[in-house]
Order: sequence, then structure tokens, then C-alpha cells
Amino acid sequence: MPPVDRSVVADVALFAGLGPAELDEVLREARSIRYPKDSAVFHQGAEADAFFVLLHGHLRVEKTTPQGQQIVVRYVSPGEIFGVAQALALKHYPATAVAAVESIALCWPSAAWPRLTAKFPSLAAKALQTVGSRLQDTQARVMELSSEQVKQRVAHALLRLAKQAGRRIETGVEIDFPISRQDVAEMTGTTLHTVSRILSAWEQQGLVEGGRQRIVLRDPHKLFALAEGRIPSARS
Amino acid sequence: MPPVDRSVVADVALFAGLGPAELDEVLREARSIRYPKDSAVFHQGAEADAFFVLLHGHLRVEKTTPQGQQIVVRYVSPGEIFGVAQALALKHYPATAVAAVESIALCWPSAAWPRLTAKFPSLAAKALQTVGSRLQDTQARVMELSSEQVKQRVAHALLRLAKQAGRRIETGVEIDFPISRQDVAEMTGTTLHTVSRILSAWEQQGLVEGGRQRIVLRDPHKLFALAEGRIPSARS
DNA sequence: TGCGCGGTTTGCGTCAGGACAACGTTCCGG
DNA sequence: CCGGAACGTTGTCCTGACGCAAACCGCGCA
Repeated sequence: MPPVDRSVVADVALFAGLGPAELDEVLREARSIRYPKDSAVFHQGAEADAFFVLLHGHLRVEKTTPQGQQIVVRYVSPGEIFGVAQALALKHYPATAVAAVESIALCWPSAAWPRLTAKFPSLAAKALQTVGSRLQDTQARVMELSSEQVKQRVAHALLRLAKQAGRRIETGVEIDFPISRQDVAEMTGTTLHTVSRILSAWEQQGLVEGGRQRIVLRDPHKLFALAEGRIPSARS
Repeated sequence: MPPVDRSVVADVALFAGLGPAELDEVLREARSIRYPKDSAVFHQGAEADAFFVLLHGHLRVEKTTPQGQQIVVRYVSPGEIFGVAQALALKHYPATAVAAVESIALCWPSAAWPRLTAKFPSLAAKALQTVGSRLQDTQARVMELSSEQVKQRVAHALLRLAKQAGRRIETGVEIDFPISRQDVAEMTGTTLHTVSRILSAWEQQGLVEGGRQRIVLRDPHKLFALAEGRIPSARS
């Protein structure tokens, strides 16, 4: 009675090196859980009693500053491992994960981590790579925040979103989950007002196409040029 | 003929779980190298052919943006492992490490990493924790850059420096290596002009004490209050 | 059908902090 | 001992982006 079938994790990079029997063994300890839109998978500060792999949907990971400011740390896409706090020797989750759309995740108790990594060292190596690439992303973001104008940062954010959760449609690339201007603002360290202004301007130029919690990139190439700082910030 | 003696790594957390014989085995593959002030340990973009543990001194890790802007990513203190690019599946170093003062580091060829982690799993676990805490730090910095004023960011930066490389002297806590206003600017995402102004103001209030490539915190407690955003940014 | 709420747009005033520039100071090498 | 370079200070100006506030829009719901 394996509660989780192998087929659902066929494309999860974390398990790439494992054979069918090993995979079953790992999955035997997991539970599959469904998270309705806007429900939290875990909360910042809560005890880190589990880690997860996202099967379906999209999560928004956010942190709140001591002063109450919210920041969107990143979005989680299917196939990713997340909530690995205890592997980093953290007792509590450092951030909150919220389902941006109805989502499904596999869930292991934290206690399983030491046992699984001991038995399957490739898991530890893969986790190290995942955390490493997350560190790369975060450092890239520090560099953006330190050296770029708001417009460039917004452009970068949109491109990144499109890359990891873009869906091709006739008129361009659509972000595959509901995302508000507020969310974009929290990703780029600015205010929703400024984001709204920028997107309105771009919409008039035909660069993007907006809507309620919806963003479509009509001209990613030009957007990229903007992000790179070429195009001196389209006057008037 | 072990080129490196056990005693020099007595306080390196990475090797905490290893016995004397195991330690010798690990150290047998290492070389100890001396880096004069201002020399580079490795360069951003260079092939990641080695990883390191700092024994003595301080390193400045910096990244250069495509547009040529430099950012100080962090400072490395004795006992830390660094340059673990290949463990994160990176072919090239993502940043440059420069000796802020004359420094000494242990150096292993990258090829040794898979072998050592296979034999001593605690190394992989420790590395995961190290990278994890680095990720925490970087995300904290993103939050600062996103939500705080320049003054608060500078205060935070000074406190962090003092914490990891502070030396108690009569008048307060001194940063233990030469650091210019430019460096502080590159840590906080601002310009050396602004940093200079801020530090001058603080010096007049007796909060800090400056000098050429030198910073002393005279009142860390008040500085902390400033960093937290209490004290509404000392008018006039 | 009308109401209300969450999300969005936009105008306007303000100001923190960046750009530019000139000058002072300390340190080092010849 | 002198000259220059690197580092730091300070003044002035200017603008990008934030704060506030008001209006708007579309969607879901009663």
C-alpha cells in the first residue's frame, strides 16, 4: 500500500540517481498533501518538522521583517524540494510558504532526513546543489538591489518569473499563476505604486500586457535589453 | 611528512567530528598557502579547481556586475571553509576572494571533495549547514536592502563586521582589518560619499571613530538601536 | 441588480541619496 | 625631503522613487 506512486516523481531531479526499489523505499515514508489556494504549507518561525517536494502548483515563499515589511523570497515550481530547514541546522522555518494556486506536495517528517541521506548520499549532494543554486540566485538579487534602477529590477523579476513559470500563449509568455503588483513590488524591493506605474508605461509601449493578478510578457527580448540597462530608460 | 599539522585546525568547525587519524588523512591532501595583503586567492570566473579553509587573516569576497559595479559579498574569518564552488556543481568561482590582510589558508584540489565527503559524510552535512547559513545571511541582506534606509544598512553592516571580526580596545570595538569607506559602500549598496557623510555625522555624535581604512565602534548599543530603526534618524 | 472589496491606476508634493566637483590628509616611494 | 597617489571630507545640485490620497475597475456575492 504505497501511498505515493513512483510515476508522480518521474521528473523530480532530486531522485534522479535512484532505482525503482530505492525510490519506493523513499516514497514509503512520504505523504501527499493538497493545499488550497492561499493556504500556508508552513509558517515563518514554526518548528521545522517536515520537508517537502512540490508536485503540482506554485508556492510563494515570503519573509516578514521585524518591522512587519513583507518580502517575497522566491516562487517554488513543481519538482523542487523546499522547507529543508532542518538540513541547514535550523530549528524553525525561516520563511512562510503559501500556495499561489491549488497545489500538491509530498511531505516527509524531518526525522527522515538524516536516515535517508545516510542511506542515499546522492540526496545530500543534490540538496547541497539546490541550496547552492538558491544562494547564487539570492546573491544575484543582492547585486540587483545594490546596483540597478527599479525599472531594471522589475524587468529582471518578470524575466525570472517567465523563465520558471512562463506559459507560451499567442500574444507572448504568460506568468502561470496569479500575481499582483504588490507581489512584484515585494520581489523587487519597491512599492506597488511604482510597479503599477512602470507596468502601465510598458503596457502602452506594447512590452507587456496586464490585468488583475495577471502579467503577460509580449516582448521578452526588449524587456531583457531594458533589464541589462541598455535602452536609457525610455524618456517621456 | 604531513605538510600540515593537526594543531592548526583544532578550532575549525568543519573537522569537529573527526578523530586524529581521520584528520591526518584529510590534511594529508592539503597544502598550506600564504597570501600577501591584496593578493587574490581566486578570481571570479576562473575554473574552480580547489576549495579552502582559512587559517589566519581575513578575506574580502567580491563580485563584479556585468556593468562593472563591484559588490562586497562578505568577509571570511579564520576557521571558515570557502571556495566550495564545485560542491555546488559550479564549474567556475562565482566571486573573487582577496586577502584584506596577510592570510594563510589550507587548500585542497577540487577532485578531493567527492572522495572526502564519501568517506566522511559529516563533511557534507557540515558543508550543507555552512552554505545554508550563508543563504540565511544573504537573504537577511536582501531584506535589509529592500526595506531599510541607508543609515540602518550601514549600521547593520558595521555591527556584523564587529561581530565576526571585532577586537575589543579601550575606546570600543575595532574592526580587525583595514576597511575603506568604499568597501562599506559596496557592502551596503550605496556610494562612498554617502557612507563618508554618515560616518562623519556619527563620529561627531561619538558613536564611531574613524580613520584611514579603520573603524571603531564606540557605542555598539546605540548603533544597534539605530539599525533597528528606533531613533528616527537623528535630525539636524 | 446593486453593493462592496480587493486590486489597480494616477496625480502631486517631497526628500533621501546619487552625481559631480573641489579640496584636505595621510602614506609611500624615489 | 618632496611629489604624487590613494583615501577621505564636504558642498551644491538634481532626480528617481516613495508617501499620501483619491478615484477607478472588475469580480463575486447577496
